[in-house]
Order: sequence, then C-alpha cells, then structure tokens
Amino acid sequence: MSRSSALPAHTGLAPTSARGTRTREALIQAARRVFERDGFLDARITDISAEAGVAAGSFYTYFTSKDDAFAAVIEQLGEEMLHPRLRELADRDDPVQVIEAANRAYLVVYRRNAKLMGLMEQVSQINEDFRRVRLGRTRGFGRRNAHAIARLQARGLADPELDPLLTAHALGAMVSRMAYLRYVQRSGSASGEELVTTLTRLWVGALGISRS
Amino acid sequence: MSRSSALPAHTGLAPTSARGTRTREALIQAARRVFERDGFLDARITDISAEAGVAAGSFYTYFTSKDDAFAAVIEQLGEEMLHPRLRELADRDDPVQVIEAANRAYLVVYRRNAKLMGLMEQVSQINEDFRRVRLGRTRGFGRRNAHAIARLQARGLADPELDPLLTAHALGAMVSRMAYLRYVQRSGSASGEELVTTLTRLWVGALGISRS
Amino acid sequence: MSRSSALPAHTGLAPTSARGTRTREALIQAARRVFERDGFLDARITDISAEAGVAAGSFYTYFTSKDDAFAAVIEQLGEEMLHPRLRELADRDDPVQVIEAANRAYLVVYRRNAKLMGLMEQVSQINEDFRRVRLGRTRGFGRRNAHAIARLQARGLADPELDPLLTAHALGAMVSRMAYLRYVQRSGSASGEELVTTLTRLWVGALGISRS
Amino acid sequence: MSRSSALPAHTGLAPTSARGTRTREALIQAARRVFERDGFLDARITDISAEAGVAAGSFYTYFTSKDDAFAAVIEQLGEEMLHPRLRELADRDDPVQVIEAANRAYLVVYRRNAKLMGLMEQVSQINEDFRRVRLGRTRGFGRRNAHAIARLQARGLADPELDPLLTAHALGAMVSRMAYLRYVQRSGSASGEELVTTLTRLWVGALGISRS
DNA sequence: TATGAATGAGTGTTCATTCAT
DNA sequence: GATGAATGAACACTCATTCAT
Repeated sequence: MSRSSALPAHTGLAPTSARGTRTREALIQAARRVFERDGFLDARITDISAEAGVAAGSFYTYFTSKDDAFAAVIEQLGEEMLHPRLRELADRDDPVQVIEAANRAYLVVYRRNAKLMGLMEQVSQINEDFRRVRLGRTRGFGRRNAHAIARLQARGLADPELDPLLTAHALGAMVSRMAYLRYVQRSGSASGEELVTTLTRLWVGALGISRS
Repeated sequence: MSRSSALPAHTGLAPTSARGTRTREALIQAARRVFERDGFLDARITDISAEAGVAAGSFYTYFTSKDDAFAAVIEQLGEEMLHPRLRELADRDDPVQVIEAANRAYLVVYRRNAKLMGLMEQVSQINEDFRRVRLGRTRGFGRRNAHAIARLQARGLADPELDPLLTAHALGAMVSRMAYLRYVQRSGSASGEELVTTLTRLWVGALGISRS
Repeated sequence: MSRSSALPAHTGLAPTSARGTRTREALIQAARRVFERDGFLDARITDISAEAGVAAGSFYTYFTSKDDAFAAVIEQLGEEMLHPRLRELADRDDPVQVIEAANRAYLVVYRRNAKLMGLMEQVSQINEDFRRVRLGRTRGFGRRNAHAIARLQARGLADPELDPLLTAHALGAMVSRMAYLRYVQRSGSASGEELVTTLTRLWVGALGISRS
Repeated sequence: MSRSSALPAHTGLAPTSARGTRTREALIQAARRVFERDGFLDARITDISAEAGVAAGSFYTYFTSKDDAFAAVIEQLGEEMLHPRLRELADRDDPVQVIEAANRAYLVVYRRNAKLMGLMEQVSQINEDFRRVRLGRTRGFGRRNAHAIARLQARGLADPELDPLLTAHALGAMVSRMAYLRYVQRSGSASGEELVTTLTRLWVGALGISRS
C-alpha cells in the first residue's frame, strides 16, 4: 500500500535541492514538536515555521496545509508499528510465545511513540481523511490477525467457535486501547511487563489455547 | 455522584421560570442535533441558537460556552450507560449469563446513542475537562468490574493468576472499542448478536471460566 | 439654575408610591456603589440592579440609561461642593482668612467625596452632556470668584493688573486639581492642612494681597 | 527614560522591512486621526485600518490593542512637551523671564497638540496604565520644578515659607488645567498672550518674587 | 527558494434595552 | 410596579493562506 493512497494527498513541492530537503526536514521535525506540545488543534502554522527557524510563508513551499504536515509527521512512524501483529505465526512455533512477543513489541513501540500515538488518536477524531486512513489500517491488521487465528483453529489449537475476524479486531482493540490508556492517558501504574503478561494471558484464554 | 463533580462546571443561569426551562431544554435538544450533524468543532453557537429558534444571545443565558452546552447534552446520557458493567453478579448466578447480559445491554444502549458516543470520543480528544471526566469514569467502572472478577476468582470460577484491575480494564476496553468501531465507525457488518456472542465468548475464555 | 437644565434630562418615571420611592433610592445607592467600585464604563446595569436587589428590568422603571442613573447619583453631591468659593467675602473680613476658609472647606468636602469626584472627572471625559454641565459649573464658579477678586482689587487689596476672571479660573483650577491629585490619584503624602496652608499662601501671593 | 518604562508594553511586531515601517507609520497616523475625530472609546479598530488603507487584520501585525496603538500615537508627542518646565533657570537669569518663557512655550505646544492633549486627558481617565504613566510624568516634572523653586528660595528670590514640591505641583496644575480649559474645552476667549501674562503674574506673585 | 507583510473571512460574546407575564 | 427572559446589534480578534520582493 503506497503512502499516497493511504494518507491525504500531498501536493506541496518535492524538494529538488539539498537545501530544500533540509528545510523540509526541519519543518517536519518542528511540526512534530509543536503538535506534541500543543496538540493538533492548537498548533499554528506560524509556530511550526518559527520552531523550524524559517519564515511563515516557507511552510507552504513544502506543505499545503496543517493536515498535510501532520501526514508527513505520521509517515515517520511507519504503518507497521500501528497495530499489534502476530508475525511469523509459523505452524511450528509456540503460539503463546508468538502472542507474547507481538504484544511486547507493540507496547514497546507504542510507549516510545506515545505522544504521537495520542496525536493520531486526536487527529483521527478531527479529520475525516485520517479517520479513514486509520480505519483502513485497523481493518488490514484485523484481516491479517484473523488469518493467523484461523490457522490456529485449523491446527486445533484455538477455539473453533470464534469468528476469526471479530476476534482479531476485538483482541487487537483490547491491546491498543490498553496501550493508549497506559501510555497516553497515563492511567494506572502497571509496568510494561505486567501489561504484557496480563494481555497475553487474556489472549491465550480468549482464544482457548491450551497451555500445555 | 453529583453532576458537578463529574462534569465541567456549569456557570450559566439555572432557569427559574417555566419559560426559561423550556428555552433551556430547546437549546439542549438543538445543541444535540447540531453536534451530531456537524461535529463538535464545526458546530457554531449561532447554529444552535437558530436551531432552537432563539436569538443568538439567548444561548448565553443558559450556557457559558460550547463546552458547557455539550456537558448539558451529555448529562442526558447518564453515566450508567457509558461502560459495560457486570451488575448483580450474585454468587449464585451463572457468570456466563451475567457477562452476556452485560455485554448485550451495553451494546444496545451504545447503538441507540451511537452519535453521541462518537461525539464523546471526539470531544474527549479535544477538551481536557471532558478527557479527565471520561478517564475518571473509565476507572470507576474498571474498579467495579475488577471487584466482580475478584469475586469469581475467590469462588474458584476464574483464572486466579489474572490481575483483576488490569483484566477489568482490558476486557472493558475491548467491548467499548468494538462498539465504537461497529456503531460509530460503521466498520464491519456483524450483527449485534454476533458481537455479543463473540465478545462474551472472549470474556469467558479470557477469564478462564469453565463452561460447565 | 435648576437641575433639569443643568443635567441630562431625566425621563424615567417619578415614583408615586412609597414602594417606588424606596426602589428608586435603593437603585441610586446601588449605582453609586457600583460606579465607585467598577468605574462608569465597567459598571453594568445588571450589576446595579443586582446590587439593589431588584430585577434587571426594574432599572428602567426609574432611569432611562446609565447616564441617567449617574446624574441621579451626582445630584446628591449638590453643586455647591464642586468648586472652591470665596463665600461671604464681606468687605470687612480679612481676605486671607476667607481664602483659607474656602480652601479648607473645599478640600474637606472633596476628600469626603473623593470617589465620586473621581467619577465626575471620568464621566466628564466620556459623556458630552456631563462635560457641558461641568464646564457650565466651572464657569459659574469662576464668575463668582472673579467678582470677589474684583472687589478686592477695588479695595486696593489685590493686584489691580490681574484679569479677575482668568485669575479666578486659574486659582480655582489649581485648588481643584490639587485635590484631585491628592485624594483621587493619591499622589503625594501632604496632609490636608499642608495643602490648605500652601494653597492659601499661593492664592494670597498670587493675588498680591499684602500680609499686614 | 526609555519608552518601555514610560508607556504600556508594546508587544506587536517591530517591522523589519521598509514596507512594514511604512504600514506601521500609516496606521499610527490613521489612529491619530480617528482618535481625534471619534475619541478613544468610539474609535474602532476597523476604522483605523480603513483610514490607513490596510486590511483589518493588518492592524494586529503592529499593535496588540487599541491601547497599544494609542501609546504609539502618544509617543510622538514626546514627554518634554507634556508639562511646563522651568528650563535653564540659571542663577544669573531673570526668574520672571524664565517663568514667562516656560509658560509661553508650554501653551504654544499645548495649543498645537490640543486634540491629542484632550485625548490624553480622556484616556487617562479610562485606562489604568495610562493614568499611571501620566501620574509618573506629572511627578517627575513636579520634582524638577520643585528643584528650580528651591534654588530661587536659596537665592532669596522666592518666598522661603513655601513647600517647593507642593508649590511646583500646584502651579504646574494651574497652568496645564488652564491650557486644557482654553484649548480643549474652548472655554473663554482669552488670547494666548493674555493667558501667558496672567499665569506668569500669578506664578510670580505666588512665589513671592519681587518685581524689581 | 526564502521572506514576512498583507489579507479578510468568520464567529464568539457582551450587554443595554424591551416586553410579555 | 416588578420580573427576568429574550433580543440582536456591534466589534474585536485570529490565523490560514497568498504573494510581491
């Protein structure tokens, strides 16, 4: 999935000179700082320009709007880290270990990018384009995890009664929401390992995986 | 729990006359319609006044701000319906039935108030006060459900290894997020009963409740 | 000079009942308090009504506007106390004593009504009507004092070269401005007696009255 | 005395380009015209912008508020011309000539800037900051003139009984108030020279300077 | 490319005043 | 007379976006 189809269209100039590349990069970094500091709504274009050390007008040399700049910031995150994924759930692997590894990896990355994840959450509620993009990603991850769950069912390792897609969405939502509550809202005092342990145990139980 | 402790302070006049009560009520209904139609950010005070059939200034007779009006709209929801709750988990009841009833009740109410629930989600991302209020409620429900889970553990019906509070939060988050995705984002095509069935099965499995 | 010709026309109802008289009086007292507390510009009609313990609309039963209410407040002062006046400068009196008595009397009254005098100063700068009224009074006092000065000149007691009217205005302005600076602006630390002594000495010297 | 200590803080941008300087200057001139025409309270920001031939928003590029713009207008006056001052009262000079020169100079400047002086008077009654600034200036001039009077006393030329500071304030107030009445309020018909003659004679007599 | 001044549409908010009850 | 809810004109101010230099 190319970025251009996933995120709001970017129509600012693609920098051709080294100087341009530098300015653009400075603006993206500045935008990230300002967004994280003030939130998306309160972030002003002039603040971003000032933070980047360029004139107000220069912003529009590289971005068409605040949304556009936000898209550029988000792009850095990479889509891979936006959802927990049961990678490489090879048939010979221990599913519990795979689940635990996926949850741990997700939480670690989430925590490291907590400010930005919170921003994503915020902007998704404000901007229709981002909401759509985000929903698309959520569905994609749901499908992939659903596939992994179906494999577990086929191997007789998971509760065959469960709808794989609904289950994948529900368990994914559980993990990402807990990460949001803990690392963005700073709710609770659980350590990362406590979260991993509990969430994994919930996954395993929910999927009906026997702990042999 | 008194409203004043749960929602941002309201400082507009409390109407003393019947006419005032009527106008205030008309404004709240109008605000709800405008919020649901345009979203919180795009809702304009004048639109609300116009929708209520009163002069622009009359809005300020009853509300101090858009936030204040939103709080009045939300108040109608009542806190009880904002989270799934394991009510009356009496020791003699079948826990599976209790869980299923709680999930069903929650999803039904959520669906009926989907627009408003989506607004809550949005405003919580925009307004610090609402975010705080919401987080407080989430924690309250978490504590209560944690208590119910601990009871199940004490009765030997639920996995004793699980941390009751984390578990309560995680499973609650799973349900509310699925409701949000299905009824606000309109993602997927699952029926309400399919959601109830799957979510309940996930709860039961996750908690390690044996289906006798 | 009748009040009605000197102050902005009052068109509110003249109260006919005892109850009406009481309400009107309460509003005047409330207006004075609010004006003194908030200044003329920041005083709101509703504040005055509230301070008087009546409904907002009742204000207009007795006054047509904020200006009108202010006029009613000012009326209490009486015009006599607004300027220093050389009263009873009988030919047989010692002019120095007369001047000193006039200055002392003025300063004492000014000090007692300092808040209101400051308001007068303020409103005169804001409201054309009051400015005119005030200027008319100033001129009236100037004429009367000019007459007294001319009498002193005729008796060979005052510098015959001085223009009586200009002199009367100038010395009057000196006293009233000092009172304003000291009691409204709270500038300086001079006592009332120090002011009287110095101002009187300045008058006497300025008029060329020999201290026999 | 730096401007920043004397006038309310200015927080608008300082123009860096020639164009900006021109626009700012145009706005100040426009503000002066509008203030003089409509008075401070009735002057609207949009009128000032329109008068300057710029867009409404441009006002805020250079000023933060109406107060701020007024401060910029006033700055042009310069503090020197705001009060009569006994300059260069060298010991060998004839004090009467010095006093007369000071009064004449003050009245001439006052008359030339009468509209603005009236505005100062008005705004000082409305705006706390300006009131304070103005009072500070009044005190400064009072101190300087008090010093000059003390020198005259030391030389045996002025009444030694007079308190120099009170006297300086009183005589200064007399002159500035007469200028206000004559040139702002347009009271009376005295010519400038008549004012100078009378005021100087009053000063000289009040100070007890013998006309040798 | 960079600059930064200029633009101007868009809306919240106040509060004196009116008037139905 | 008293009430207090309703009115609506009026204006300041922001800030994304443009564009001449």
